[in-house]
Amino acid sequence: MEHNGYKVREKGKSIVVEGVGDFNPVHIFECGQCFRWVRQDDGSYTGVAAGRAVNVSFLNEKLIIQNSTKEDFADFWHNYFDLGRDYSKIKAMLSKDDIMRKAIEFGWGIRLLRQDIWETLISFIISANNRIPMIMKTVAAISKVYGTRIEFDGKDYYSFPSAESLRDSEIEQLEVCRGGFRCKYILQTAKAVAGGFVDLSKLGAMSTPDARDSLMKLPGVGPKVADCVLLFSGTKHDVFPTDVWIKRVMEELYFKREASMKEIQDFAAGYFGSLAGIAQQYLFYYARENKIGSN
DNA sequence: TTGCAGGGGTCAA
DNA sequence: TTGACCCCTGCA
Repeated sequence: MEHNGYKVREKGKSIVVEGVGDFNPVHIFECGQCFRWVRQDDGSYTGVAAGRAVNVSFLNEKLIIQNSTKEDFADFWHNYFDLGRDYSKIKAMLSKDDIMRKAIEFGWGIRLLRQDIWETLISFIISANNRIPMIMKTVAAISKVYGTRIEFDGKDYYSFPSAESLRDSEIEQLEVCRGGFRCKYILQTAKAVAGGFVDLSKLGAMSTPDARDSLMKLPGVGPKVADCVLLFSGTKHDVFPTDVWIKRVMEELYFKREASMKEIQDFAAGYFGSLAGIAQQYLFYYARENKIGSN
């Protein structure tokens, strides 16, 4: 495993990691890639990933993960936070113009999480024509109804349920989670994944266009959702999820005119290449936080 | 207080 | 290519 020169030590039930760079919990958890991390009063974030409930903070150049161990860190969190990747190098490569330099300066601590692809798939089906607080509520509700309870710090958290757990649900029960018209897509997708119609674990070995097409066979998954699933699960980094925010920022800052989805995607592929997805996150966070393009 | 537009897209016609 | 769509929030 690549180590990147950081040092991990245990301190009670927490681990403290020194030497991690390019890491800012606010940037990471609020750049739109995840829906399971909740900001606490002290600025830290508590969340659930792969059945683990932890609290994450970054203070005095130290990454602190409460409710973890060195083994757990090596086995899971290192990969989850993409710590084997040198973001300083990536940022230098992406700093091709003033727009990207500004966006990177603004969201300097973004890292692309490597989230469970099944959870990412359902989360982004829910994201269609929806708002972030609502998406978070629905994902939390699904976890509470169908997932497994995890106790942490005197509170109850819930793992995200497997496809098998969701497959046998009645649509009425799923609708309790307030997913609206997306509930039928969730149920059908759970049946398709649990039944092996689409093997999510095989997407990484496929070409990006093939992986995209495979995901788009699933109900509720169009081009934007497919790209988000590939990017935020760490499966493919050369996609450029193009939602309304990205469309606005690209039109306003790069094209200086209206542009079609295809034009934007083609431009991103040519200009950012294999790092297009990471560029997208810096641009998205910059655009949304600064309301660029919203009149 | 009530009413209405619109949101990190997708689907169907 | 265009409108409907669950649900909720913000704002007349």
